[in-house]
Amino acid sequence: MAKSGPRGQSTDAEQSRSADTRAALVLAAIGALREVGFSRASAREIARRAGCNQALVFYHYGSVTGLLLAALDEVSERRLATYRGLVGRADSLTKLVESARAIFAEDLAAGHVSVLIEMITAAQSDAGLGDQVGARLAPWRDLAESAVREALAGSPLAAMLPAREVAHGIVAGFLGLELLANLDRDASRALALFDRARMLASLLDLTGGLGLLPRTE
Amino acid sequence: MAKSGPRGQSTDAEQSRSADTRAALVLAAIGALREVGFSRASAREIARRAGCNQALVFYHYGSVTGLLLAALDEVSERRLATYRGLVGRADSLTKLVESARAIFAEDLAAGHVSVLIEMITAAQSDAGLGDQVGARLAPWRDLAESAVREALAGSPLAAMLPAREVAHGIVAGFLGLELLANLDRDASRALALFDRARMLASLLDLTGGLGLLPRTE
DNA sequence: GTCTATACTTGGATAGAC
DNA sequence: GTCTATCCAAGTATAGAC
Repeated sequence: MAKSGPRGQSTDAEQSRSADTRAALVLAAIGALREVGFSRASAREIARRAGCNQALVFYHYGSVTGLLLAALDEVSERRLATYRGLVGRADSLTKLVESARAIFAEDLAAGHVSVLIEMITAAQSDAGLGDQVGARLAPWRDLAESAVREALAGSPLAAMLPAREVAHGIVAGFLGLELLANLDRDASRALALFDRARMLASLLDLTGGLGLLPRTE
Repeated sequence: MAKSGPRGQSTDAEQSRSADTRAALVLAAIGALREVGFSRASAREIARRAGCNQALVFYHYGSVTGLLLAALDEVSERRLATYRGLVGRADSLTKLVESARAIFAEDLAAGHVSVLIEMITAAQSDAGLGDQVGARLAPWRDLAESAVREALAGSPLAAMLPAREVAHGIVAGFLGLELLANLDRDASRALALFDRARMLASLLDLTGGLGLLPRTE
């Protein structure tokens, strides 16, 4: 962990209480980002949710932004741990799309990607934050890339669909679909799209790629 | 236009000056959304950019949010006018992807989609704003839909790719790619993806759809 | 219509008691 | 480590002079 408290010395009981406070603040920060957004995720708002004092945000994390980045770390780690297993088993395009659909639905319900999007958007107008958020996005991109690589292994499509490029598109697609689903308060359009993609994927899996069917005209 | 000023009576000169002020405020609001984001797009920040007094924001638009919505309207209208012509001429998947790439590049440079994303994100934590932003997003979705419809007209792919669903995916993809390109301060990944899509599109255009090529194993 | 001045609120951050 | 108290900066919004 990057942060272990501003001071070095403390008893076991104090350490434990400190750890509890820090955990509560991080959870509260995640909730605040999801429910009221970056612009209203103030130290006071977060402390109220955590049931502690506003000053502790600065004591433990130095600044509100510091705490919000810790919240993004937490979400990122939890999510990667859960999903690595899921996509590790996808050895075809069809299964990859099925995994993607499941992940999208769970993310939307849990609000994971909302947290990420809030931070990405906030970073647009703050170069320093941009680098930090970008670094925390890398593992998600890597996960998508290895999933694509695995799903395309041995398929003639691999030559036409470089994993890095496709992974970038997948991450972008997730972000955009989440943005729209939250705005509409309706995920059905996104889910329908996943279903459609699944159909096409199984077609590609069966035929082994794009065939060169002669025109029928 | 929805707003014509809080009062009814004024001389021509006053109307003209008022219109100038309103236009300056809208332009300044667009710039503020792009450069410092929703959370810092305050009445004072916008008025400073417009070279006028902070109180005029409230006089002309009632609230900061009212002005920001007017800014979104302006961007939406300008953008639609420009791009309707572009996609109207796309009668194949290849040309559709080419149009999409051109639009993406221009949007990114001009910051149009940044404005939209700022408002969408802000709307996540404000239900009232959500409806207003959603309504302003509809024309963009419609534009994408009619473009897809036109590009697929007469193609066997049309049956497999319903225009409404695909359009939703396209809008989501634009938003996500823009989000990532701004974060990375680098559009090359997105542009590479468009190039890849163009290649696949021309393949589909040539073969007339997904062929059922027998497996070679 | 536009300005100045101001009332009121909220937020970041720190000092110092406990 | 945690709290109370406080300072200061910035924001929304309105009243009233010009």
